[in-house]
Amino acid sequence: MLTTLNALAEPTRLRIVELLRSGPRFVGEIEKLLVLSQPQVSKHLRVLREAGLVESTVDAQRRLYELRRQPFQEMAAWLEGYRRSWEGHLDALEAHLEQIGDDH
Amino acid sequence: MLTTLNALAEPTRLRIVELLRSGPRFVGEIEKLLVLSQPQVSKHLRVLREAGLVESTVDAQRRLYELRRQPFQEMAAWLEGYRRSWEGHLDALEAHLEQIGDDH
DNA sequence: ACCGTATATACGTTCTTATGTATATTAGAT
DNA sequence: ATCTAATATACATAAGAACGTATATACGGT
Repeated sequence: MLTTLNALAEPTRLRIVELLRSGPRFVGEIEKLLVLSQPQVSKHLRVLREAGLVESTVDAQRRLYELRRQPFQEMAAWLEGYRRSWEGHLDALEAHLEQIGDDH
Repeated sequence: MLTTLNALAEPTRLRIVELLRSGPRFVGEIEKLLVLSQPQVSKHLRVLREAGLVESTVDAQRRLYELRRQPFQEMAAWLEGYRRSWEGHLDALEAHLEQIGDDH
């Protein structure tokens, strides 16, 4: 979870991810559409790749990058845990009192 | 979204958030349970507070911190957009082709 | 009024990370 | 074989953020 969050918590990388949401892109496309330097794109894609957020396929000299579903599903599942903590109708204060015991 | 992700993308802060998932806590409780220095806790709580992830209520000299629902709901909604991109049955490649036009 | 407790802030230092520039690598075309 | 296009990497630099130590602030109890 941390590596996923970390990869997304950078403005340029989040922009790249949001762009890839519309479909796979070549490095050069990302570079032009987001007005970034080429090494900048490659570097960020590397971080995203190592975090498992994107994967690339080779097409001649070009590489097509696309999002991977898994980390997004995992984030959703993680958030689901928080949602349940709340929709369980005990609000945060009640949960706290419950946790430290009734005798308080 | 960026500020939320940024606040969560730090190991100590994520630990604090995960702890608060079980209910509100005083600063001193967080300090002891997670074995952190007091200023460290205050600083991270400030970041979380300014990102809207937690809010505090005063109890004498102590401050009770608890999670706010909104940013988590927003993250879930954001992820929902990704899920729809995929469950819409066009896989990533199809979406790409669709985007650049049928005449390709 | 004074003291202790709880939390926040200031400041300096260190570490991490993003960026730019230059260069390496890989593949296709000629 | 050479040249060009596309992408990745290396290295130096700069900017941001986390941490520790010290100090300030606020509040209750005595």
